[in-house]
Amino acid sequence: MPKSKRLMELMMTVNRKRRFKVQELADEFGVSTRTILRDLQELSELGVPLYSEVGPHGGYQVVRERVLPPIAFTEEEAVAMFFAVHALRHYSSLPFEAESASALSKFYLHMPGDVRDRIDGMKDRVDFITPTRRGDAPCLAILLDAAVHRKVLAVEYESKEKEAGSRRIQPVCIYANNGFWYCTAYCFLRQGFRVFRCDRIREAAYDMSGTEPLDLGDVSLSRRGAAEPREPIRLRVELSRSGVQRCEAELWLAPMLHVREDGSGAIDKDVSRGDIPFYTEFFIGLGDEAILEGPAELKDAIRRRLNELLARYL
Amino acid sequence: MPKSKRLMELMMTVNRKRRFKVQELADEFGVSTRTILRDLQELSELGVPLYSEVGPHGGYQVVRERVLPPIAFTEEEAVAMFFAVHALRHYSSLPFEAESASALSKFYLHMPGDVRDRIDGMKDRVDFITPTRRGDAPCLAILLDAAVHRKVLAVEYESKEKEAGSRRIQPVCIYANNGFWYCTAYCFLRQGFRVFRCDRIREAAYDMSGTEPLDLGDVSLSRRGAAEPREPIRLRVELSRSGVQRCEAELWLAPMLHVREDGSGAIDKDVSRGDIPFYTEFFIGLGDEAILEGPAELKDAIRRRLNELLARYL
DNA sequence: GAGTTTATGACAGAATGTGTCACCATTATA
DNA sequence: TATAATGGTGACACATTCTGTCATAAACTC
Repeated sequence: MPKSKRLMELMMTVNRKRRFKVQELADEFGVSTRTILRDLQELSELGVPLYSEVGPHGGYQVVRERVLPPIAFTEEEAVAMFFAVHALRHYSSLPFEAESASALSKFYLHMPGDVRDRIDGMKDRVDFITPTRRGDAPCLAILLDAAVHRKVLAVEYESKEKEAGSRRIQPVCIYANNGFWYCTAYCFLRQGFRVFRCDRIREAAYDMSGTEPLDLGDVSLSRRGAAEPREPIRLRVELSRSGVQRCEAELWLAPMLHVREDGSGAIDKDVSRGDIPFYTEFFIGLGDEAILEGPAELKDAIRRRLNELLARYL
Repeated sequence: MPKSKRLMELMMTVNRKRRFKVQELADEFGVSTRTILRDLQELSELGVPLYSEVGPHGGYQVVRERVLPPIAFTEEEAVAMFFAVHALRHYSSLPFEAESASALSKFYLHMPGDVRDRIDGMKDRVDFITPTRRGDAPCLAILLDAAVHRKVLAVEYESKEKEAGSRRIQPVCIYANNGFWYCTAYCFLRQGFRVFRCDRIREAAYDMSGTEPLDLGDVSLSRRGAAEPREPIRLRVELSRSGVQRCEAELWLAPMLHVREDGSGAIDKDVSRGDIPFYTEFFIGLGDEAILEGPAELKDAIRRRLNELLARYL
């Protein structure tokens, strides 16, 4: 086997078995231990972080982070990846440590000069914006780990209402939306699934009280939302052009929106009666851009609400 | 020079100069043409897409997309990059073609089995959510190109008010926010900078009328927003705990927010008089969570607005 | 047809890689 | 304290691979 190939395979092998002895590899590759030692030194020079200990039970280890076999990307792929990772800088917290920054600089440094120039030209001209929030979420990593390995966590959570309280949860998934990190989890306190905002989780630790984790195998990111409305009532609204554009920006509304040729639109869908307080606020916000045709119940609610507000501003 | 190093440098060189002749490289590396030929064949086998033509004016070319020198990432870096690129799938349009998908699969395929398992375990449990919108923006690539190379475009734009109209613009930058792509550009029609929503740009083509591009060198992403308020008036608001949380979610508001120990908060900042209509809507939306203390002008505006709305719902 | 350029094979000599051996250092454990 | 396990290094002869040279071919331009 040519040396170059052996080195590649050696790198793979070494990454797979994080601990190994020289003799082991020598047998595996059919070369002498001296050769393996020389090869390992070369790998080391190439950046694989090897560490060795002498003596019985000693041996080699791939220390810290393992290095993955090098991947060759095309220029376009590299550019796309660069900006994807670049977008992560908007997040003050990430479930991975600071690795995205190092990946970015690694990318940048490895590019031939002209590709680097191209990226430089684009860097100030393309962006994926995410609102930057103040509070960071220090416990993303542990939440993610718990979600992956089905562990129960004891957390201190500051909910909307209360100051702070401790509860046991079993995370299902975490996701970033609009600059905040959320974690859907089974809450043993409330006996059901809840969404927690991660920056309000003050502390998180693996639960030691022996609470049995649930089998949440089929619950995951893909199963959010989309419930049938309960106690349906008919919502009918006429929208101006601007009204349509403002509704399009509302994610939850977009699916029920009917847009006409001329840009105006309408909503005509069953919604839950329980959501009336929510719609009340929303249609007050839309102002002149929406003409509410029904239900009367919602109209009443809006009228009452407007009067209440008016009273506050006298 | 050891062969392995020569091959690496050869790959770089070959990628830099997309066209070259064997003799050229032989001189550059101080080896014979025969050796270079053998090396090029090896590069070829390693995946570099080389193409050669014999005869005068012939020579070698790197065909299709060039392959960048392989980069070795650590496991954590790779995972972070995987999810960064994974997040791009929420965008129906991107300024780069389908490269993010191929980058993703390349990543996935090159991972040793256990890292792949790790990613599989996390794939359904972490996400960066971006609202998915209907309209895609077909002209992102040309907008970006125009921004980078300072070109003037002739576009068909459907603005909020009008059906559609053609105008000449010179893009400055493009950015994705909340699921929409926007393009800030100098508009030769309006003689000033405007923000265009890219999915409303029906058509875009390089301008042929000979409009002279402007030198927008110093205008870029970094200089958005942050203007001093004109005609400042003092905005003073008292916020409940929930009020604070809702304000934190508003990007433009977060910097002026003062949060107290107990979770409640206040706003006390100069704002532009011209923004009163905007604040009117906003504080109506906040309802009971905010107590507006001033200015009187804004209170009046809110009262008037509430009365108008009430009239619509009688 | 003359000139340019890639393509391939053969082979000797040069360069590099490999195995063996000798020896050292460190450490766990009997 | 002795012993065995383990990595680390240098020297040197031997093996293998790599490289240059040469011959030859084929494709193409002018």
